[in-house]
Amino acid sequence: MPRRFGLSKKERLRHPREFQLVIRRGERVATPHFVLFVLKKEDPTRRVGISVGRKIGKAVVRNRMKRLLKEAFRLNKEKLQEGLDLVVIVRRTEGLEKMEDVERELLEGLRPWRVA
RNA sequence: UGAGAAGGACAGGCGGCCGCUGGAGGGCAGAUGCCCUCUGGAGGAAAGUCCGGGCUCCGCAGGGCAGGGUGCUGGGUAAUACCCAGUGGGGGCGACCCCAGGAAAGUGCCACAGAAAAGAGACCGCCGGGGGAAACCCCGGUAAGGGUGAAACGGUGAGGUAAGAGCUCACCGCGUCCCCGGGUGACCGGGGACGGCACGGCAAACCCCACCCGGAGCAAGACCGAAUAGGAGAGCGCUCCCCCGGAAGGGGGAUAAGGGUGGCCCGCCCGAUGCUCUCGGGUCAGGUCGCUUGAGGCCGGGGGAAACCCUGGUCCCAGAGAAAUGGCCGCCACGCGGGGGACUCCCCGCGGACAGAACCCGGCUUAUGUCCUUCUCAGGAC
RNA sequence: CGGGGCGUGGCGCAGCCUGGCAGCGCACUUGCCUUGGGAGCAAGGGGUCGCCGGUUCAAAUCCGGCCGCCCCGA
Repeated sequence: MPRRFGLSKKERLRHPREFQLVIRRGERVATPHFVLFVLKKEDPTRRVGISVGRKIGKAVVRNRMKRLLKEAFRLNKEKLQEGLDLVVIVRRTEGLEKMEDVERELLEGLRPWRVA
């Protein structure tokens, strides 16, 4: 029985090559605050990588954004199809203080890959 | 009560569920893994990277020049530009705060204004003499007065004089030197001699003096594995000696070209089918270690005026790597707003700053919420 | 981690080393010229010199400390 809500290193993109691959080959979807890249692949895991550039804010702001996005992915990954890599690039953070805001916007952007 | 001055403390708490990550133990698989339990998991600034060290490497870092830094005195320290205590000067009614080598080594600068901006001089003026009818002009003396400026070559009084002037004198101020006393010292107190005053400001201008500084930085550095290439061009140099050996050859030494030693010079070191430069190609932002026990925290005892030091006991207290410390909820405190009820209670809503470790420490600086202590001044009441 | 540069009218820049007046081009306003516009000519307005302290009689300039932007090297 695999964990349903965990998010270990296995489910995260950890190398620049993986980020580059998803961004170059994946499908691109833009939302008000994010740019999402999704790449289908063979093995059934769902992995995520989050990128918050230096222009977004100070370290506290960037870390906060990453944590909220990680949490949103962790709680909702079961709703997605199997076998895909996701990269989230944060464009700006204005008006995104609450967890529920992040969750809603992420799910909205990932609508095409949700399980029926 | 208001306005201030100095210093200190904390960084909401408890619980539940879902997660992340380091360590220990156990289980499954036994090949990298997976699961369970216990336990640890951001800061006072983790920040800026402005100083100082530790640590690591660099062909041990020696001398001189250059360069950079610091700058009252004494102490503390691994070290400092930091800290403590003191000295002198300045600011403030005060609590307190701020500043700090040398301008009688040299060079330079001091706009405008002003006669003159640093060792020279005189615009107006004052005085004397001469000329002229007069206005005034010429020569000489003078630096008290006027005016300018941020700054004008001591101040007051008296004598003196044609008018004046430290020109002379008294007092005050100033400088240099000497003596006595106190202090480790910066310096302080007292006395004397000399100088009529020659010593304007700026060294965050060049500079002088004293002291300090080798260079890089955990992407340091060590190990393991994988991959690519054993390339092209240019420059310089291809010498001598010794040992082993029958020889092929091997070993050692001295040099050359050239290179290294932060820059330059010396010195030192490396250096023979060699060295250097350029081009081209390749390489994983691979893994493990470094990596957290340290000038360490806490509780005592002792020394010291303090910073701090000595000493006994006790504790182990973050170690990631697209980078862990998060999300949701409840309750209790706290603040603010509103309402009810009324004299200290209930309900609802909102809010909790600055900010996230990246090799580790000691400081500095900057950002920031709340609370506390001591002190000063002003007003009022008793 | 280490190093360098920039910040001055609306825009692009000089002035900073060697302290004293903030200047140049474009743009803007007004007038002339033109039938009108452009061009040209002549006048004119506009700057907390990124911010806060300090040195100095005097700071865009010198010295500290902050802030923002940009660029290198490992």
